[in-house]
Amino acid sequence: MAEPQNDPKIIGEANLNQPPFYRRIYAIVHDIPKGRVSTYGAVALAAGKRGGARAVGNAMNRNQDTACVPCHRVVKSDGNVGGYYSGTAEKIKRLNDEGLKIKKNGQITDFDSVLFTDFNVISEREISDL
DNA sequence: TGTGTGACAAAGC
DNA sequence: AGCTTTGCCACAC
Repeated sequence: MAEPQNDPKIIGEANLNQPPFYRRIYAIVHDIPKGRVSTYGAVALAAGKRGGARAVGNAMNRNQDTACVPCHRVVKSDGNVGGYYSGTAEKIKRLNDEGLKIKKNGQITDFDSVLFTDFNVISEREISDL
C-alpha cells in the first residue's frame, strides 16, 4: 500500500519521477472535489509550507497527468483563476464544465462558497512553527 | 556557485 | 489600486 504521494493511482504514473515536494502537492490537489477550487497558498500550507505558493504553481505547471491531478482547480488567493500551462482560456473552460462561473475580469463567481481548504492531509511539524 | 525566473502570497508603503 | 520586498521549491544558465 503506497503512500498517497507515491501512488500512481493518485498522482498519475507520469508524475512518479517528480520531486518529493511536487508529489506531495499532487496528492493534495487530487483531493479537491469537482466543482470546487482551492488556492496555491492553501495547497502549500496543506503540504506544510507556508509561503510556498510559488512552488505550488511551478508544480502545477509541470503536472504530467491532468486526469489524476486536477490542476485547473487551483486558483489565486484573490479569486482570480490564475494561469494555466495551455492558457487561461482553457482553464476557464474546464471550470465552466464543472459548473463554475467566471466573470469577465477573471474572477470566480461566489469564490468564497466554492473555495475548498479542508484537506485532511498532513504536514510536517514545520506547521506548528508558524 | 550564484543568479534569475516562474500557473503565487502576504505584508508594507 | 499599484508597486516592492521577502519567502518558497526546482531548474536553467
